[in-house]
Amino acid sequence: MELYKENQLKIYNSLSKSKELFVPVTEGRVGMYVCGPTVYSNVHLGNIRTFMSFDMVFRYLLHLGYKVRYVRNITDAGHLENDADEGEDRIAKKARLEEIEPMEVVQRYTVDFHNVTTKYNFLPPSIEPTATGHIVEQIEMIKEIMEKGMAYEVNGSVYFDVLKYNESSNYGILSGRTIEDAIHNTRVLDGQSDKKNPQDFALWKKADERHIMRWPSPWSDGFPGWHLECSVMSSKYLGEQIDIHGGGMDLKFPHHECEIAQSHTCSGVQPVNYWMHANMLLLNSQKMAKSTGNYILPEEILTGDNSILPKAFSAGVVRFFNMQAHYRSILDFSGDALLASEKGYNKLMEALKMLKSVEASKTTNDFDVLAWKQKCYDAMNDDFNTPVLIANLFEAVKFINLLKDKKAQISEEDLAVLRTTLDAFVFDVLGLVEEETQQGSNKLEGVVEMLIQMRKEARENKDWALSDQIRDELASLGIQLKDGREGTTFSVN
RNA sequence: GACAAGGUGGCUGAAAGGUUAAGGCAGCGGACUGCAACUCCGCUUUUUAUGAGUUCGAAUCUCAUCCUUGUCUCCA
Repeated sequence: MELYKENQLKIYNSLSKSKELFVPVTEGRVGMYVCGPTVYSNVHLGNIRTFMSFDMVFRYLLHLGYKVRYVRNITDAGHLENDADEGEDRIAKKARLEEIEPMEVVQRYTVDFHNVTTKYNFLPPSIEPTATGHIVEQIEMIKEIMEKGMAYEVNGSVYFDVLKYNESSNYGILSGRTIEDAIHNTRVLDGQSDKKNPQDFALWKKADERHIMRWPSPWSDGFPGWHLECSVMSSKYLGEQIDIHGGGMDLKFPHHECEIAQSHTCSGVQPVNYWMHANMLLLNSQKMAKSTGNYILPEEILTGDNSILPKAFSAGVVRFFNMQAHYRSILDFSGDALLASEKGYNKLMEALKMLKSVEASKTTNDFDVLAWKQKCYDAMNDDFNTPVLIANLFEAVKFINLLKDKKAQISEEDLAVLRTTLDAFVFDVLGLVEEETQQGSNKLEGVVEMLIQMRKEARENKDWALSDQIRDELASLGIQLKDGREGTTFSVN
């Protein structure tokens, strides 16, 4: 029997602001859409937290036995800029500055994004559609919205008529904003005089002569509005009603609100059953911003090539750090926090290795494996509560250490359950990876073994100076010697 | 200004009305060690931003104040 049949998964729905029992449209199948990155620069660390959260969601759904179609788009058509370059596409702007083709920028940063997701052990989505690959469908959707009378054309651009939509539907259903609020609190921007109302948003923008990225349409040579691609691609690949739609908290308004308006206009139904929003990531208790230098790239964490963190951290540690917080909480990223996570992560991994060599006894004492397993599922079923899951995992760690010291026993049956459950949660669900025991090449190993032997002899002669010299100099090369009862081992950092 | 999410120990971060407020890190003590490091065991800390209210009972509900973060038309 599939695990989902015996697990009551609850998901916090941003739409209802409450936890709801998860019931997919089609039994056993889940359609999930997550707003992907804009590939006009390196992927932001905050994006990584969001995508990592949904990677975990994806993984848990798979673990429960659902057949999941996970769609995460690539925004490569670019966005309008809001400042002096009104009407200019971000990607086009970047391209001009760097004197390369727009699609060259897109290609470069798409590759960068995929490199990062691979290094951080993300499962690839089922479909990763691009906005530029769906211009035709976007034009078709604009036509449909116009036919329904919810959009109008001005000077080659098409805008969504928010006020009209709000007469029969609820614009603000997700964000809690009302049209009245919007009217009173909208900045007046230059160059948007084409709109009937400042709340209206663009479905199609006519490109000016400087704009490089452009496509023909019934209205003008131009480009689609930003919100449109997600409506188009989610309905194309997942249908009119999708189970889960995710994204960062900052996309709730206007992006997701506009998506609802567009899709609802076309289909007449609520397009998304469960809206999930991942919270923001702070860096040293401050928001991340390139301008202030409070900024770090996902890549720089791994290499240690940055001025924010004391050292390099592995992707596994970063993942563990992220999973120690709930996805709906603001998380504060810092060197201290990562150092703490690294220790905890190593402790967990060490215990897992230990478990491999544990031998079963006739009975289990001091640990109820089945009850513990249930607690792990309960945590995940409660809106993907990974921090509580991890707290539970450490209960098992403690028990494993007792087993290692022969202070506790475990039956064969329980041992099998413990192993499969830990493997499932640690590797399949949390997506943590066993650090490669990078003992280096055989040659390095031989050299280090030789030094260990020399040190052993020195120690036997009570030549502490030589013994410590070998230890310290190896340590400064990143090779740590570990003296144990059964001799000395080493690890490469 | 409006809307949204928050403010929990030295740090990080769970718990969302009910006996002792998870877990990780740090700290302290111990085992191991030539001394350390690594590893393991044990222990310690918070009364939950502030003030008031509701309740038999509140971190959890209400109100006010202060503070943080996000959004406000195209940045996850």
